[in-house]
Amino acid sequence: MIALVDCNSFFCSVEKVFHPGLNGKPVCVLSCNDGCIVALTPEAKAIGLHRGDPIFKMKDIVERNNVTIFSTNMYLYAAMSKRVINILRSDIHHVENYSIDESFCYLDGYERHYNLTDYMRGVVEKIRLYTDIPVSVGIAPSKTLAKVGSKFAKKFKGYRSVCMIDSEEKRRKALELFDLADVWGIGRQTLAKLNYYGITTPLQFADKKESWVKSRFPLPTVRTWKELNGIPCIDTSEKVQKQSICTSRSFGEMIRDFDTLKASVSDFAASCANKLRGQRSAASSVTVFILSNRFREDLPQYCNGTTVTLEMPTSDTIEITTAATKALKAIYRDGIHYKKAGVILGEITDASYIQQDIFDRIQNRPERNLLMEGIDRLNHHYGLKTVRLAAEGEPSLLWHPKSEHKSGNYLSDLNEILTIRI
DNA sequence: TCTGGGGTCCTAGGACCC
DNA sequence: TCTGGGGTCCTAGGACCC
Repeated sequence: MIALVDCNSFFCSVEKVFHPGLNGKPVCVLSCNDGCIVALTPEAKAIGLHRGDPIFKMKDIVERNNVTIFSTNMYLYAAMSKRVINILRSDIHHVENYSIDESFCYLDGYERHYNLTDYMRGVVEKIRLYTDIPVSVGIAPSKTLAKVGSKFAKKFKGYRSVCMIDSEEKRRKALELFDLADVWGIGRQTLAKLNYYGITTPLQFADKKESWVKSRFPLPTVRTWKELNGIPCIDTSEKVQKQSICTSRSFGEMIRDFDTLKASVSDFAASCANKLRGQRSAASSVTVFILSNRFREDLPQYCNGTTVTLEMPTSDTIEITTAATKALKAIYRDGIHYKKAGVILGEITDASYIQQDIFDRIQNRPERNLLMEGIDRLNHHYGLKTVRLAAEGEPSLLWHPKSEHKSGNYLSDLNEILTIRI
């Protein structure tokens, strides 16, 4: 059996740990730039807010209901996520961390010594006690069914945070009641297609013949069908190295001139290179893309991207930034109000197996690698961007995302640790 | 005025081969 | 007038996830 452990309204729950007065109140966490709602509590859902709503359009509801708003604080959420995962790993041998707020736990063998539901309830209690984060658990023979279970556990108090689907009867009952649109792996397009064939519940889908599904749907949907029938076939094992690394941002204010855009793109390139070295990889391709503001119909629209291929895989910030600037020059058009830009590194390989090039134009690679190591160490110790390329621009001149409701770095900065007055 | 960011996998169709 | 058959590889774009 597989258990899915899912943190409830994770970002909001983290904020609530440090603002306990908010229990039972509507809370939202926003995307970068204080743009859209990315996480919200059930109380916020109940008054008509949704994930993805642009917050400026929701001003009325927010003010009328006294909704508490937080800007995104990923460092804080990541730190808390790590704590939750550590507790899971201390109680379960095989844990697969799937996302910042979800982990799959493989419970093979545990059933010989424990009642699985009780065991997982113990884990839930431990997480609550140590971190104050509420979690829901679904237990089932496949990951997709475990996800279904966890949603039931979240929705109905009677399950006491853990819902196990361990019999044919329970499986059918669960799939009959579950919303087809909420099934893991079924998105908008697949839902529409299923509806077209008259399928409106997960049970109707699961009861179709395999040949029927195979002849009409792509492989991922066939896998979902199998999983709904209790046959595990979705692999979520963590990839050692990412195959692509991206840094992109929407700008708070639109950018028109090349130099400012170049500084941003250099900044993104440096961030990508840093992530790349963090996983000990090298990349051979650098893609840059730029977009105008699609919501401004009164302005000329433009979006473009291009890829520069490097002669040798590298993780050198200087090389990657140079390539990114070259790519940007190729696609930049004058007279456009740019709203968003990004850098993507591709063709990623292990840094320790790079094929050397006898005609390599950079003759001092070992020294350059040492330089990068030095920069990374300084930045790790003294804070991000303490040392950076001049091309990335003066930090004071560089555009900063809007972040008006950010809580402190309570778990990663001694200066911002909570003060408690008694 | 203000509308997120970062990934993976799959597939159809094009380009090419004999 | 009529214009084959069988492959491989690559890539852009789609669909999905959080």
